[in-house]
Amino acid sequence: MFSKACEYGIRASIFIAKNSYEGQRVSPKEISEEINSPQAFTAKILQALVRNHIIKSVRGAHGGFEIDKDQIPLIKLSQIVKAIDGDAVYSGCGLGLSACDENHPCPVHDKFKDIRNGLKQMLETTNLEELAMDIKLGSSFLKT
Amino acid sequence: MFSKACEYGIRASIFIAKNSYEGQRVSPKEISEEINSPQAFTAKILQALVRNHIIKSVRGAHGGFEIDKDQIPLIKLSQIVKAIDGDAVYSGCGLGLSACDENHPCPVHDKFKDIRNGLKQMLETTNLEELAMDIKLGSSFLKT
DNA sequence: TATAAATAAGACAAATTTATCCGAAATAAA
DNA sequence: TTTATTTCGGATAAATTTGTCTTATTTATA
Repeated sequence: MFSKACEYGIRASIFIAKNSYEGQRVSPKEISEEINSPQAFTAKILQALVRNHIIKSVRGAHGGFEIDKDQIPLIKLSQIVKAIDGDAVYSGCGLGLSACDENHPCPVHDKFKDIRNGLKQMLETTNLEELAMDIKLGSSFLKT
Repeated sequence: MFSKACEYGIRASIFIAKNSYEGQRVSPKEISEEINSPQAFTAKILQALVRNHIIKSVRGAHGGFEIDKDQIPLIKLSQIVKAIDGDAVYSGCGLGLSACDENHPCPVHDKFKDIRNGLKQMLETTNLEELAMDIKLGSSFLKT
């Protein structure tokens, strides 16, 4: 469904959000340990999220990654997915046709549209706040 | 969503089904031309479908690929996807956790379950007959 | 039985994704 | 201003997926 990079990016964002609520900046090392991901690769993905203004980075001593508390409820999963995987999930044809639309549909165009719309809806109505809260409450997990 | 191999596999199966209704066996060359896919790679995928008893191959002169007419309505998309991509689409965690279930859910476990169930339902209720018919009627397309 | 026409199978190559490494740049604090 | 700490960015490597090529095997037919 999503690339590894995107999976790491979402998990990292949730962890950063949780820590930001507690006023803590976190490093790529902490993040990759907590979400069980390769550190250097995760750092790369974090940079993409910074460039897309989804998370903030602070360089130098006592630096790290964080998200403005008041931004956390406003950040939707869809933004993270778009920043890392682009909009293939949104616009791509289920059977890989380069030109597939209502006028020239692939054989599963309509059936896929429903699935895709459901996914889209889910990604656009899920924000970092609720996901971070579940982690904090121990009702969901970021690794193993 | 699916791998390239799986996309080619589904498109190829639909084309073979359509031709089987017309009593025609088809070659990898014809198939790849009609579905716009790399020939040798497509041939590889066809072999996997043969091994999984989804399509039939006949070697030698006047050979080619076909599907028993009476099997076409019974072959579901889910079988093709499973034969090529395995059951990652069915069982994999949306965020890539190796152990993710009701007792130890990832942050989007429940939300993903709905999407996945929708996809599953669609794949299990869509058969090759309806897809081949749409192609035959010109209401859907296998390339560009 | 010889030949031509097909699929089967495995080795190999290219492209993409995933992952690592290292030096540069920035920042806080001594 | 120096030093320690930290992110940034680019080069590189490993793994996976996608794609090609060549030879073997099978089969119909002359």
